Amino acid sequence: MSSRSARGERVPAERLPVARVCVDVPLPHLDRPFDYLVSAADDEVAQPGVRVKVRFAGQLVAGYLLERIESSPHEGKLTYLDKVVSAERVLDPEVARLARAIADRYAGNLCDVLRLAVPPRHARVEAQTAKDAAPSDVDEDRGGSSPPPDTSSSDSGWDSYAAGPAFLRVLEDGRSARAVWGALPGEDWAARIAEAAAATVRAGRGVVIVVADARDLERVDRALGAVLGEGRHVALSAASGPAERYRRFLAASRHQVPVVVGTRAAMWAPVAKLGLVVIWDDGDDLHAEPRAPYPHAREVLLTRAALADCAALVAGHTRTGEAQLLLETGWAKEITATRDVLRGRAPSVAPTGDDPQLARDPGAATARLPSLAWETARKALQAGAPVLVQVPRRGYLPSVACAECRTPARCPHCSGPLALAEARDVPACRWCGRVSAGYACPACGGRRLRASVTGARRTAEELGRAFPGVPVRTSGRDEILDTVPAEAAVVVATPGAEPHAEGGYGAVLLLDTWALLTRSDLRAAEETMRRWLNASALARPAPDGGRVVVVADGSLATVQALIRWEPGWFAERELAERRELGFPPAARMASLTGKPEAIAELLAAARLPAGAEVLGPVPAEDDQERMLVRTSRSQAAAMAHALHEAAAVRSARKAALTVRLEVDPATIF
DNA sequence: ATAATAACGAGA
DNA sequence: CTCGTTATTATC
Repeated sequence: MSSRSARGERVPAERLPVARVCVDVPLPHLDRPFDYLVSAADDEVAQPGVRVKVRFAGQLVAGYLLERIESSPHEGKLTYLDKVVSAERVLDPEVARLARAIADRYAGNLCDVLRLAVPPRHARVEAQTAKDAAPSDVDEDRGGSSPPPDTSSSDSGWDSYAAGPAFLRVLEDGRSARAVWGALPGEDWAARIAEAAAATVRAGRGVVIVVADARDLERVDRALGAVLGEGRHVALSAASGPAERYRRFLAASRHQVPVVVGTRAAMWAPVAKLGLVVIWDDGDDLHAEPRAPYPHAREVLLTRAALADCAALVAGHTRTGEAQLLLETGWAKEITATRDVLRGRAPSVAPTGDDPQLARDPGAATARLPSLAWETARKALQAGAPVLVQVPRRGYLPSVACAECRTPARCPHCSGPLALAEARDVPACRWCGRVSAGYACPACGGRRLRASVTGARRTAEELGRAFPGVPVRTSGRDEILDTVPAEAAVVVATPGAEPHAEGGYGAVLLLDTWALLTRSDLRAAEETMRRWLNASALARPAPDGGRVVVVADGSLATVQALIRWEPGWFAERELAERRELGFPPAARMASLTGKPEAIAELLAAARLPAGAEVLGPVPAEDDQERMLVRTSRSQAAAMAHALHEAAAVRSARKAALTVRLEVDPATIF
């Protein structure tokens, strides 16, 4: 395996003696392959995709062998690969192409993307499992997987959706369709995804499924086991630890399993003959990678589908602006239930004002529970059904609103949103940072502000008093309940931590919604919609008594969309509005964060496409600032290229001050 | 990080 | 003009 023969004795391999290597050096101006000689001794193992060590600028660095070529265009003399770390081809060619495309899209470096795409090596795992895999089996299995037990797709749950059966048929035929799927409330979505995966596998193609968190992962994992049988898939997540994680990655990489499901990092999983990529709940912010170049799982999977020419399924109870754009551009087709199917499955939803007067209603035993909410919960409990109460997370800093009239509090200087910093009682502007000590509401003159969210535990205590004798349970960040039995109980949960109830909840109460709705974020409305729909989807259908009460003004579009269960209508509106304002995904944005002079330097070097707008600056943490660059979607690639190139100029000059470059930044203001 | 190379400056 | 030292720059 090692090339270390006597020094100076090395001779180049006879065929394809040059290796193109991506070195693990995260500098933008070095973001290109470098050529090395392959010694005759390394000829066998030095295959595309293996990890290598090379001497680069005097030091030994890690890298990946991208390809073997006949001769190098490089003028100078080539040095030999220092060594081939292992013969394991961990970088699949399809993934390598994807990684390059994603680096380009996000103005990042290939080596940064590869750090996300290939898990750290675990030598012992590699050695142990190499024995288990009979080499002939592995090669037989490359792509051509033996068909799993034929579970006919004709009577599947996809029949409830107009275009559902057709989509499965396309997968079964090994063709590529792209769809945005709005799952029905109460849908066993994990089972539907497993069915789609099985159909793809029957066509002899592979599947990659990405979910947001460990709980969703477990559901899909179980569903896949039920549909595909033993050993046909692996679940990838950080939770399983480095050794186990690498073992499973190798199972996929060696094409021993046709289906991979996992959280974010699984979007890079190599599988043979990729036929389908799936993302569930693409609006969940866990799908955004927090490490450079900050790619989003949805974008990675869609790019992957385009490059590999495979099917794609963007799924969730809600529909994001990005998914709506896929439909409007005709890139994907809609899979939605008809209105009459929906009527039989959706809970009935009623709004109730969040007026402080209402809260003093004598029927409500707690000040935070309007009487309709209390009434609805009481009825469900009496019928022996569990009740879900969704409250926003504590520490989730909403913008501040007037305590009397609920008008969002805005900065008197710049109209930015006011917020209360942790453990502070004086509101400060999130845009300009000015403190507003003597704030008075412009609408009603009120001087009191409302901001802090009552935590799940406090809410649970209050509700315990409101419904004496009923068990109250909480599910939140530190302790997440998976399921609750079908019996009278109050379950207080924060968004994303709602347990499933056997048979569904009799009632779902959405409380403290003003905290979600008054957020200053561009995605506040969309995120609110997502959280409401995800919680409401756990309720029983209206014909079985399922009720949802949302404590918010019924005239709001978000509330209307929930009442009518029309995530599509909402997404359409949302996208139209963003188009109007020139916000993503209608336009493409990039943010530059750093010291003002560093940002100025980068922008001066950037040859931005015509029509690019530069917005800002906005103050950011520790005397840094933030600028935004905006272009049309058609100019997005040119903008990313220009910014990467400008970053390369600065890194080549060894510029001391760094600028954080983010394409599609998670937050805009 | 380091090595090759360009630039520079002092003394023959 | 050469030699030795120091910035510069490219990194196969």
